[in-house]
Amino acid sequence: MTPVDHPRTNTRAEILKLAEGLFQTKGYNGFSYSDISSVLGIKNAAIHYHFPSKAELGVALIRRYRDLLKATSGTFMKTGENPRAQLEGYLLFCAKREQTTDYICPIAITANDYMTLPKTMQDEGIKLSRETLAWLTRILQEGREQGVFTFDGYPADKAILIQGALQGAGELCRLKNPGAMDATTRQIKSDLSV
Amino acid sequence: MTPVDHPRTNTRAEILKLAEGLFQTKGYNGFSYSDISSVLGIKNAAIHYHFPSKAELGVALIRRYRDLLKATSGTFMKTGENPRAQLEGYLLFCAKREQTTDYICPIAITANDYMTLPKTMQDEGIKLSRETLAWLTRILQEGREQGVFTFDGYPADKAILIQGALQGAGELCRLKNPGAMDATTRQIKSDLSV
DNA sequence: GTCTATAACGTGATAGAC
DNA sequence: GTCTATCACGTTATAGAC
Repeated sequence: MTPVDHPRTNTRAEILKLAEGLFQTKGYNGFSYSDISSVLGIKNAAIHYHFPSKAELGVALIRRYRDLLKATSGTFMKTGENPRAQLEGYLLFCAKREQTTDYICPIAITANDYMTLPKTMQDEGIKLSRETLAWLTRILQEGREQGVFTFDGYPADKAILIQGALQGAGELCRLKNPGAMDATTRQIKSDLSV
Repeated sequence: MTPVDHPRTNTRAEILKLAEGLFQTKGYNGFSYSDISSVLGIKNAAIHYHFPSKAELGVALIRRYRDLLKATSGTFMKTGENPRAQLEGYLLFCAKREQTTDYICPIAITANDYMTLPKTMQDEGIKLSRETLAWLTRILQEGREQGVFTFDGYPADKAILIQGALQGAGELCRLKNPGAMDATTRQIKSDLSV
């Protein structure tokens, strides 16, 4: 990786990258501009040039994750693919994220901090959760119609259960249940007779 | 309820009650001593007499919830009772909490804030999650042995899935999925053939 | 266009008044 | 024993230097 370069060139991207890690490990109220500027070797307030307010940085972070999910679903979570492969792709995506970075799902982060967030971030978090649930619901419905998943009840309910469980699993991992994510993905698949 | 009384008598209890709501809605980093003192009509620093540091207040808050769960399991979640009644008791406990207060599960709160918490609070959160998972695992195992629950795999995995899903459901409710908690409890029961 | 010096405020915590 | 005045620090944000 390139260290600090003079004159600085891609400061904005470096800020976003650092902030992403801070946001997903410590939450919106758990990090400050200083945490970023000190690492980058610039002054605290230089960040305000690229992101005039912390709220704008926060919105960019959630949108970044939305884009990542969208890009990811363009590959192994591709529409029209086998629903089973798509679901497994998402489960693997979540598990890998958790295992390699100890990051928590941005949906969970946003929800937990919700009451203290600026409205622009709240709305971005709502969009993220709706998109994810809509995608999951569709996969589950199609999968059941095609006979690759087995479950009772509404696909929308099952989607909420699965998405919530994935969020919760990341949280339980934090609390020294290191196998929580594996346990959850295993049980999700078992409960779908996959 | 009694308003502010002079001379103040049960300040400590009032602090705890207020802090509980603040903690479970805004997280550990989302509230300050001022949020409490202003409501109680005392000075910010008066709280430091009852709770010398915010960390001690935080530990008291998690312990308080642990005690609540313990007391609750002494009634409708009683050991030796029908596992089905016990599980339904816990599901109802979670649903009611969410619906009446919009509080998020302290396990989720603690996990999300984990990286920024003092060690004493981290350890308290770990105990809380372990107790809860141990209880759930036992209920599920006994219930399956007695033939009231139907599921494949390890009871410990199923416990993690259910607990995580309940945490996640509270979070999804925050993000304007108002039916998430009902959907989750419905699907949990359906997936246990209850 | 990019960043630094500085401000204005809120935080958790201490020392000491009653 | 209970609480108030005050502190030292970290926060986000602005004004203006280069």
